[in-house]
Amino acid sequence: MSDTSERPIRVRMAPSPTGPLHIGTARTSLYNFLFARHHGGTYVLRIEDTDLARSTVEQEQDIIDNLHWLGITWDEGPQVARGDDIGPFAPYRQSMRLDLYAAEAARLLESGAAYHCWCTPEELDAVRREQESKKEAPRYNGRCLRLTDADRAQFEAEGRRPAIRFRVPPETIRFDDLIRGEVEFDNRLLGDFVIVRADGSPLYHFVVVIDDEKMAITHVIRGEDHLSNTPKHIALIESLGYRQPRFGHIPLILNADRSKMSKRKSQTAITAYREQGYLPEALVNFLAFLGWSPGTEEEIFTLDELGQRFDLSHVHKAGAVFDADRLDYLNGVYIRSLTDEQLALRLRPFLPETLDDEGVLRVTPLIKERLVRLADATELTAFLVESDEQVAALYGADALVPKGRTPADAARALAIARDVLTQLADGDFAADVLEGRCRAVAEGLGWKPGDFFRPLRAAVTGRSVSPPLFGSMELLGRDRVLARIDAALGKVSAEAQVT
RNA sequence: GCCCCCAUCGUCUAGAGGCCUAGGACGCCACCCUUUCAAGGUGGAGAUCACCGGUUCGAAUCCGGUUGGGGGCACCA
Repeated sequence: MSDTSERPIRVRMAPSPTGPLHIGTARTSLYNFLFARHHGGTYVLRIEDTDLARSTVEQEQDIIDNLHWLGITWDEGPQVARGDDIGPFAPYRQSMRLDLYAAEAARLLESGAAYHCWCTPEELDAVRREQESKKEAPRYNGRCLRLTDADRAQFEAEGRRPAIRFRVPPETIRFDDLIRGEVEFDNRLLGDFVIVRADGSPLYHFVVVIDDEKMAITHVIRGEDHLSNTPKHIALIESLGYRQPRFGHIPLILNADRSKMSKRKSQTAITAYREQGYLPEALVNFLAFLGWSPGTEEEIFTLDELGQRFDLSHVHKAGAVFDADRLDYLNGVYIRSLTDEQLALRLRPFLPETLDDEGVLRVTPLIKERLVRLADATELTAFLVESDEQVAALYGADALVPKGRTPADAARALAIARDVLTQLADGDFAADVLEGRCRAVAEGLGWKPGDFFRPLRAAVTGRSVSPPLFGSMELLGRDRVLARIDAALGKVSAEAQVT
């Protein structure tokens, strides 16, 4: 039945621009991409924009941009939204292939495999509700199949436009799924479904089958949510006289409650992850392992390595919960694996423009180990761009007083630190020198270093948690550090007066 | 309701009849390192392999059933 063995391997991803690139679509795209890479096949991108009402160019652009961002590239298909399509089967946008679908619909009509249906949405709705109330399967009752010529003439006269329904052959469909093995389905349970709307636009189940044939797709790798739709597609393939591709249904990505991952319960837009500073390498690595593993205990892979290792036989059957904690961990791993120069480049968009490139490169090593997402850099480096007044407003006098000490003690400590730092030459205002001097101050005071560093950190950064203190001070520069210590001194002195 | 698919630590997974008194990773806990937070190191808790029956000398692995979960049944894709 299927003749894929002799045909060169061709797979496709078929996103619908009815929303931004979805995590699930990205993962399905990745699996197709890896499959093509692994077998030296051709990878096609086809835009499924038959739902004109919900499709937009912006969303198409989002899909293309983010696929590129992930490193997923295709051999055929649109390279940019509304741009020129590349490949022998162009165009690759369904909205530009309408004549083809119309011709195939006409063929089906002519052979009697499809028929016109004049039922209105309201009528269909009424039938469906009645079936549901009687606990019957909600499917088309075949009314328009039994119409007389007079009935048809009557509808025409009323100005009603017919949709086209596929007459589902009463047969049992069997196919050998690449991932699930033998699957059997009785198509008698199916109602005749609409393949062309009353307005003449074709529907998904119809166009997907036509395009997969015309684009010579040999392997259809898609989400498990399409498993139950496959018998429809096979019936259509047979009626149209097409070659049957191999089907492989990959497990779904799930919300924490194990339902199909949705916008409602999870963050599903790739753009959102990108904006938060997830690295495409991390996302790809993470997504690849949602439903697949190389069969070993290795778990960090580049896209190229995944292409070498990926095979359908190791794809799981059960759905996989999207574990954000694990993604965070992987993102950290990838961030830390970058050189400072590489990281600085990626950090640039997440840091204020007032920080110059030199500044970005200098903070990078200070925050590298602390980043889960690139966007975390904003908060981690805020103390650098905030004014001395803003920093001072972030903490109270109590943050300057170590346990067991009085505000007066704290004031004395800060005053000493101020003097010591003032004496430092500009060239000596460096992390290691600063640390040495500050330790000496603590020692002279008879304080534990930590008890002295804590207030100093509050004064300098306004926070109890910050990048390494002395590196931060070096970056800030002597003048600003001294100004902040002065502000702290004012605060704690006022406190000392009160008490 | 009907049909289809699925089932190993909380999560992602290793496992393809004896290598499994079930391995790794994330998360969690403890300790170490340490100027905070991280990162790193070490150790720990955590799965009677959903349940019941069968096949077999032997089953997490094969078969059947049960239960549970998910998906599909649109003039959405």
